[in-house]
Amino acid sequence: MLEFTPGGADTRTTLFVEVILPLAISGTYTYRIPNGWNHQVAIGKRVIVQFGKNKVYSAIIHRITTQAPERYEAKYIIDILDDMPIVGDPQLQLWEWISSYYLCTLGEVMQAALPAALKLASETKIVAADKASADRSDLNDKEYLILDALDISPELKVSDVVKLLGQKTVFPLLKRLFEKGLILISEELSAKYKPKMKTFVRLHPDYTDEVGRKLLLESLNNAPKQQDAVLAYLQLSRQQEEITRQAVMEASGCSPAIITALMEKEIFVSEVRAVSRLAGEDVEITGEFVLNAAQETAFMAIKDRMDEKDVVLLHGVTASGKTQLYIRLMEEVVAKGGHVLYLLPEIALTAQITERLRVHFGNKLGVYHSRFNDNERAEVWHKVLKGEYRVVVGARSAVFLPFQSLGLVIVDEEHETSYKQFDPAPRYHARDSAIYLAHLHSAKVLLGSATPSVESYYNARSGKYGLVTISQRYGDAQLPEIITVNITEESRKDNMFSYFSGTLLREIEQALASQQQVILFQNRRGHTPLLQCKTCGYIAKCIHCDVSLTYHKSSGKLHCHYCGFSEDPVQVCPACGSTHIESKGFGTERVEEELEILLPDARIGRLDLDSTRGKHGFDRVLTAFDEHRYDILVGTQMVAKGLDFGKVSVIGIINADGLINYPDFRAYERAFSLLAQVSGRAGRRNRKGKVIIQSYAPHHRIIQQVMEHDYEGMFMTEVGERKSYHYPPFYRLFRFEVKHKEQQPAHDAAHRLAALLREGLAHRVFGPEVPLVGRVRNHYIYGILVKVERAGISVAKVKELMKATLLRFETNKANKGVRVQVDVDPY
DNA sequence: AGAACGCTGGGG
DNA sequence: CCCAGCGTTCTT
Repeated sequence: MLEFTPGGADTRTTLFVEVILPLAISGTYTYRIPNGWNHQVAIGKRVIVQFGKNKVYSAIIHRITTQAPERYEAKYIIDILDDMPIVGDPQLQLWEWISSYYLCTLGEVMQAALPAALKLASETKIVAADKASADRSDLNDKEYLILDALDISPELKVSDVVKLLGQKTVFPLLKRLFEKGLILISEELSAKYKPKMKTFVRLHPDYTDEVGRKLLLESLNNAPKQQDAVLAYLQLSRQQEEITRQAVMEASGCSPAIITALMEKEIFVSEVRAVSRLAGEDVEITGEFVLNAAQETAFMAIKDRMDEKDVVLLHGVTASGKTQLYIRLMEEVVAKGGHVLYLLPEIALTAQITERLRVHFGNKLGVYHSRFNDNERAEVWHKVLKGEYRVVVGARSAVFLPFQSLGLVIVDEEHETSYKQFDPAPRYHARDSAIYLAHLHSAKVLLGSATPSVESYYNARSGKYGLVTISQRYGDAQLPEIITVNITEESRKDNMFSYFSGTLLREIEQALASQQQVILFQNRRGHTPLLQCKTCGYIAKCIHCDVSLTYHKSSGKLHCHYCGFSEDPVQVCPACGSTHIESKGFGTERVEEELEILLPDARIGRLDLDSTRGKHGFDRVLTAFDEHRYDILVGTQMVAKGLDFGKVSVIGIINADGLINYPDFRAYERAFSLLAQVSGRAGRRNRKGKVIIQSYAPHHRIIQQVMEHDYEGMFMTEVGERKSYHYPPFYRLFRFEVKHKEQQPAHDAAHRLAALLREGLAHRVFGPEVPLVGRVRNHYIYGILVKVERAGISVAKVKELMKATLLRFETNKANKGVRVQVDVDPY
């Protein structure tokens, strides 16, 4: 279908291909197809091309033409990697849309889209030349060092030489060695994707019947180990069809030599085969359930709205059973032969949810997220390509999977800000990209959330999207009772115990006494976020960034949450020598520590970025809590992500003020959403839960709205504010970031850029301003915000203008060394 | 992205 | 004068 047939497949026509390289360069590059390969050329296949002097990359064919480039001689492609295209038309169209909408290159989109194992790049290898012909006279120290290293290891990478010599520039040196005939320099392209191979054993056909088996075992009477192995095999063969060599060894406890001996005697026959890394997909499909009345009504309403609108927003309170609705919808689409993409925020993609979907879709369900390794992701990619998966559940990057006929896209927790990629480019929003993707497939989109984003809800209310609401929790569960505690007052009454009010502590104790569980929420990780000298006011700061260092008890060190820098904590103030170091603020580690003192018998677990490292870290902590091996779970916003726990009756928000008071137009919306989502973890099934919100300002509008479960009220006030202060959904936002390693040049360049932008956009340009953190990784940052009204102005024109402005900015010599980044819809 | 080229400044 | 480092340019 994608095969190129130029005017009737003339094999003598010379073809050229425009390819996308996996690099941050604009435009495509044209290569020539060698004679005789014409019939293999197709859009979406990978080709190997040389780019620059030595480097070799795998690129994607984007266009095919018979027109030779005029200004240069095109190089030949080196190879065609694929028999079938690995990306289809819809994917390439999505790439182009992202590239133009988010102002980045196609190569950057390709980088984000393809799993690493499908992107090949060559690596320069240095090997020793044939020793006989080598002239080893008059070498300097460095050259000796390299040759010595080559005597020990047969090949070196350029980075090895850099490390060896302790200098950055090594190429001239290597070139000289090459010219002297002492080394060879080669470009090695290795296929990254390697199928996982396993050795299976089978009994030789002679021994498969009763008689043969008996004779065989008797014949092995004086080889007891071999007899054991055969017995183990027979045992295993009763439960499973295919038996690996490994399994026989493990079951019998014998060594590889025994298996080898049996193979030499032709008792065992072995076979090496590629197996899937995606184990545990073959699950019996058992998931039968009935929707309750509220769900049934919502289900019909969604289908109704989808008749008129391409996008429907499902606004369902926490624990209203949205997942079951999704499953029903997916089943319908799958039954009609369509494919489904089910997007979730990374953190919500737990074993819990995948298991739940697995019982409905068995091996027709694919899973795709960042905790999968490169090879596993490549396998998922291929299975989607072949159409083996009907449903794929995945995080942000799953929008790039090579779907051929999507019928439905579900974006769960659509308000989640982690759907937006911040760094590196492409800075795309997965929800918005998914809507475009669905449009390409003429598929429907369902956005789901208990606290929709203001812009999605606005779109639903204004009729652009369909809207369906469920206001009843599943199984008659009631919404939790929310109580606020005024920290100022409690302190005055001497009713605060460390960070916990008497009220909260009492509720925790009661919950534990009745075998219930508790979740405590503190949106800050680490132990102490700020260490300050009491005498002179010195603050421990990162040496690379303008942020205070956080003390982490688990590592015993101070850490920078921006660049990863860490150092030993200061005992003595480096500025004045005082030993009075004060800790200000507290994170999850500190909450956990204080709680251990107050409630020594409670079993406390912690759920934050630090306690969930590793492939299964997150699921490990969750499972432990689910199995009631912890009574209390202390965590950051991770605890809010759609987890179902039956025994949680009390939720404590240790300090709500930190969420509300920060300078961002979405701070209130996000605070509402987080507090509502966290509160929603309380009191599922039959018990009414309690939420205690501690705050210095409990009368704050947002806290009141959370208490009253008043999403609508929050939305109305927010929309009013957004309209009067020119924010989305009424205005589009663009954020420019200007970076330089020195402050003054960064400042000056930012002002020049703002001036250039004002030439075309006038009053729509704000700044430059120093952001909250003005220096990260030794680079000074200035931000420029552009607000463009949605009505009566063409986005495409605005973007053209911005592109042209950036080009003008970059060609000005005064701006050398300055890096500019654009973020479209920076929220 | 990465390699080549040209300029600069340090060490001898 | 040589060489490392840095910024700039170009790659099809």
